[in-house]
Amino acid sequence: MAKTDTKTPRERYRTQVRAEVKERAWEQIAAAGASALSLNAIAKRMGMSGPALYRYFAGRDELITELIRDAYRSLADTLGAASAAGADLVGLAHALRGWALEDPQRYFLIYGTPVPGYHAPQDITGISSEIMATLLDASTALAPDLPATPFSAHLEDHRDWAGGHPAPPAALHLALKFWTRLHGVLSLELAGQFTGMGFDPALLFAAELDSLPAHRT
Amino acid sequence: MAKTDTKTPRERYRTQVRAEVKERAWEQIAAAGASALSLNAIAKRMGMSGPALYRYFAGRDELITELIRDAYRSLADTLGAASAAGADLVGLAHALRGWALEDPQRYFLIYGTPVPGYHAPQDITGISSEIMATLLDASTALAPDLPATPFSAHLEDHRDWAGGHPAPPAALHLALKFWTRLHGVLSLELAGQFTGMGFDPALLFAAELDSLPAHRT
DNA sequence: TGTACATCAGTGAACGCGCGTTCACTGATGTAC
DNA sequence: TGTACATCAGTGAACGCGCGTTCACTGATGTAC
Repeated sequence: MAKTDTKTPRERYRTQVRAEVKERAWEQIAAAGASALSLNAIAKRMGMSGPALYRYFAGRDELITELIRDAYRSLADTLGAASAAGADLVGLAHALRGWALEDPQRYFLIYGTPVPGYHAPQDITGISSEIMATLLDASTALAPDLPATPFSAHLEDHRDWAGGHPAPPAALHLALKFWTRLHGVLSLELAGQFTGMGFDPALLFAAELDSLPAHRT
Repeated sequence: MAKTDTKTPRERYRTQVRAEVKERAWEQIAAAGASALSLNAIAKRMGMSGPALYRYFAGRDELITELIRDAYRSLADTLGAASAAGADLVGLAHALRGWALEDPQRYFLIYGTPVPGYHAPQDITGISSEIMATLLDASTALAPDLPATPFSAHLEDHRDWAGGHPAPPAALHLALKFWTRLHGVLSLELAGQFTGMGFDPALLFAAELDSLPAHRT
């Protein structure tokens, strides 16, 4: 009915090249950090000239924004898939850790040191809420057993960030604890702060996971 | 007796200029992140030409290394002073938070996203151990009451990082929890991840502090 | 099926920029007699 | 106190580099009749 329900060869080619640009970009970020990302260097690695990339991206900023978006999307999908497969909070935690270890710099692109000027575009906030919703679902599933805490009382009055999610206050607190505690261990591990200390970071991660009250009782 | 026990005017001047260079460097880092630090820009702000700075620093790398060293030194001194003033773990936590809020980018220079290539010089490891020792002291003071945990058993066999500190295993675990949990909340807060969420980050920080078992009983 | 035209990928030259760093030099400050 | 010399801070020009980005152009691919 529509003229072309399927992609034309040119469209196919475009998306293919865009994908390769991003791949090379991730390689470069993994090798030298996000601040070292350069369009010209990517083009050179692809065997083409710098200006050619402007057919595919409006500029360096658009590429970076897209990479950030993809990173969020990937994490949201990973957690979403785990959740759909029946994972509880513990399962989500391991999915998160696996995802982070897969590409530390990708993790840091989302949760690492912010660039003072930069502000993420609107639609990324949406993916972020999606991730939070997955966390809140899993937290709520464990929360009924949990007693209220002083902080959860505060959260009851400040729950806008939950975006209307019907999680009880203790679950809100639990989701935040999940986020901050696992990020604490993970980010230090990925940053190499535990290197040479001797203990097993995986066990520390597991211990923090155990510490989440929901898993204690 | 010695020719000059006190500094000569030239030496005084040198250290003064070095200090100003660092000040401007911190301003620049605060404004645009550590990766944007430029010797030429610093020189311009000081009203002198770029090459002049090579009288004071061997190059950009040396300056950055020195800034990192100073950041560690500053944190170690802050925690050391709190400890000397009788602060317990809770006191140290507030000292840490205060120090971090004072200059978020300084915090991130130490604990933020690592640059894939960079390795800190030896003497910084020393300051790092000093910080850890302060933490272990305060943890040990609270630890006797603490039961052993599965992870503390693991730590008993991997305690080299404690540098011979006589902390009991539970205290080792407590010190690590202190580090990772507070870093988890702090780094997300400083990165602006809580912005717009509505709750008070200080209360979340306090809640995490309460969660450290030593403070529970 | 074949021709005329439009679309679009990619090139190479060019612009302006700021970077780190080196080098020969000037001029002021300190030191030795 | 004064002169001769050494030390050192800072300058300005220069080098080579890579960056993001614009622009006019070539050549291949797709589209319309």
